Amino acid sequence: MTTPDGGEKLEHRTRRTGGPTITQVAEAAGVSRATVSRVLNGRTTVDPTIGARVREAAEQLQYRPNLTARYLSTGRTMTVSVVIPDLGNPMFQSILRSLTRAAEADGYGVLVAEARTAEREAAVARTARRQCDAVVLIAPRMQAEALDALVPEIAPVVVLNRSLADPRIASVGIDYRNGMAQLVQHLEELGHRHLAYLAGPPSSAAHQERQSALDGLARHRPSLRLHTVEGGAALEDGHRAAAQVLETGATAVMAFNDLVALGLLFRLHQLGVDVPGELSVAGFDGIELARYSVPTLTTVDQEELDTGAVAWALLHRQLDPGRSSAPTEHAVLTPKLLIGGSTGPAPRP
Amino acid sequence: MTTPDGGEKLEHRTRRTGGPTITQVAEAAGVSRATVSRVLNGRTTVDPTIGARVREAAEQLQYRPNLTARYLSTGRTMTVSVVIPDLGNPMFQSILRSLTRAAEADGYGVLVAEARTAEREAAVARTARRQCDAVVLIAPRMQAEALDALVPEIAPVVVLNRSLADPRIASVGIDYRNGMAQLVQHLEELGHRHLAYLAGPPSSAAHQERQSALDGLARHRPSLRLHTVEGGAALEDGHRAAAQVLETGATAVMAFNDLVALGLLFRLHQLGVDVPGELSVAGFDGIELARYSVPTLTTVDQEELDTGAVAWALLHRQLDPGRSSAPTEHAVLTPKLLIGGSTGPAPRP
DNA sequence: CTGTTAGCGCTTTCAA
DNA sequence: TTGAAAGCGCTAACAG
Repeated sequence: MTTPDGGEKLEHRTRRTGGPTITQVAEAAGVSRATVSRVLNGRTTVDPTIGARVREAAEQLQYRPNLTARYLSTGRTMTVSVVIPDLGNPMFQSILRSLTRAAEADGYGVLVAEARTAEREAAVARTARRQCDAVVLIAPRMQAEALDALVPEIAPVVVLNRSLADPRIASVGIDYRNGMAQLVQHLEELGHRHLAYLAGPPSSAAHQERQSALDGLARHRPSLRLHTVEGGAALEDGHRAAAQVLETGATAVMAFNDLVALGLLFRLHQLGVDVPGELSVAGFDGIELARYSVPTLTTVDQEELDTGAVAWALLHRQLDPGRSSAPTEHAVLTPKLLIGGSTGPAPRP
Repeated sequence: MTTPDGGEKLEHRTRRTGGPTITQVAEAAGVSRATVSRVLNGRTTVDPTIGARVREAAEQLQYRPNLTARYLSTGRTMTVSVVIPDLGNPMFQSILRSLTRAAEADGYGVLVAEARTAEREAAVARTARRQCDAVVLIAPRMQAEALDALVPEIAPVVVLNRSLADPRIASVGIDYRNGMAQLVQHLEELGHRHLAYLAGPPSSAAHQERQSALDGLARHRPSLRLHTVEGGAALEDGHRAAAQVLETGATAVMAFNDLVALGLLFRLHQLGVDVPGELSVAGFDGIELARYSVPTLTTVDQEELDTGAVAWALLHRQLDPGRSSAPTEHAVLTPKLLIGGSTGPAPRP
């Protein structure tokens, strides 16, 4: 398609992916490709007359730069990936949204990769990293050692809700311990002395932290009894565990997350158990639906925290040093107790 | 970094994005880059000895091909984008998941782009298309004309839940009319003669179709009265509309979707309205939560339909003709009525 | 301020 | 079967 003699590079008319190339715009405007690139990216000053001519040609040809080519040339994709365990969990959606908005505002796109199973988290993260400049990693189920090994490999990265061996890796944590303390205190004030924890997936770091937070709290309060019941992270896990929760004889149950709490709430209703009359129920996360359940759910609200935006700030300063101004590489956010009807009298409409 | 004399191309040791390049693997294995490429992509036959040597070198250097470079060279990204209106709606999540799984099985990645507002749908779709090979478009709120104009521009594309002027554009539709008919018939059999439709967003094509389906059904049933109440697509829309729904005096209300129905259900409970005793409530979509509400929601279940996988099949045959074997370019799926407690006696546990 | 010249890292004819 | 060479479309020094 091109002639062997060097001078005729400008000759080819089509590109494989369709649409005009920068070369054709250059031809049409009677300038070099470099000039076209300059006016369209506007880094350096360009003669206004020529600028107009180029823009017109581009407009007329409906020119759309090939991003892949740009990426290869610049070495940056202006895209980051976010690895999340489960698209179906509203908690992760909210992080995803705030992250996406923040990144977009800085000209970055966001790729979503769902790991789905615990085993896939590392592989998905590696794959995701290859097509972008950085990754936001939410991998609650990966082993600590595997995580520490993975993280330098996929840097730049910001890790959510995990503690890392290497302090140079950016991270944003949620103070679950504090959240749990707020919740337990609330339940104590309501007179509960026998609590149950409806646990999350055993491999989940979030679960482990919450569990150990509870254990710690119980240790300092001799009057408190604490039972643990096996659960999970989804609606059906809460549904399934209802009988076992009742068997503990606890007067209040704290579910691993809101979804589990909602599943439990539903089952308790089916069984004719009055909530909060006979049993108080609390969730964790603060998803929107917690405000629409019957009764409304008492929960530890981390949805308001804008975790995604914080994560982006930490990542952005690694990508464009100087442009962003986050002061630290590690953020710790503290969630806030949200009191619903599931642990006390239902609020009047 | 490279010497001016032509023969020394192999000399550079680093790449901007970090990690070894194919050139370094070639050096290490003592072969040409072409050979490395062949070995690693395995299209043609390669001497087994040399193959082993290359693989070893690649392994040893931890070589990871730069996907951007490959894309530029091949002209294909092996990635498709899906444009969805709202990541927070479980209905779209389920499409996203089945699509992602199906695409992954064929070696394609999926990019997620959330439009969020009606106005952004077209722009987001155009942007999304630029970094990938095709798009799955879910744009319920775009004007028909705008959609018809957009679609050829971003082809290959498969459009969900919209009718198009151009029959050559692949699409998968859901037979809302049929779904509505099933629902109305169910309500009629329960004795309802006065129905209310709690409408979706006015610009939503899904809403318009459901509305017109209902109008058509009412026209053929003189005994039926049908009221329409303004609503929306989210939990709070259902919550807000409760009073107006009650004012219509209808004995059964069909909400635009499950989220709206759940919001309504919650508000009705707050107001002390017995469901289904005083008012029956139905949703649309069949999200998982509909099975966990109190009472459980009667709804038109399209979550079971695997819409995402069907969409992928239609797209795949455009991308890799011959490899896929979908028989048609247009699919129409029929949802199934799911009967819950919100329109009749609650099922026993 | 503009054009020329080199690549970015990979795949892919085309000869050998 | 292998290597040389060209080129995907774009950006970025470097002269002029």
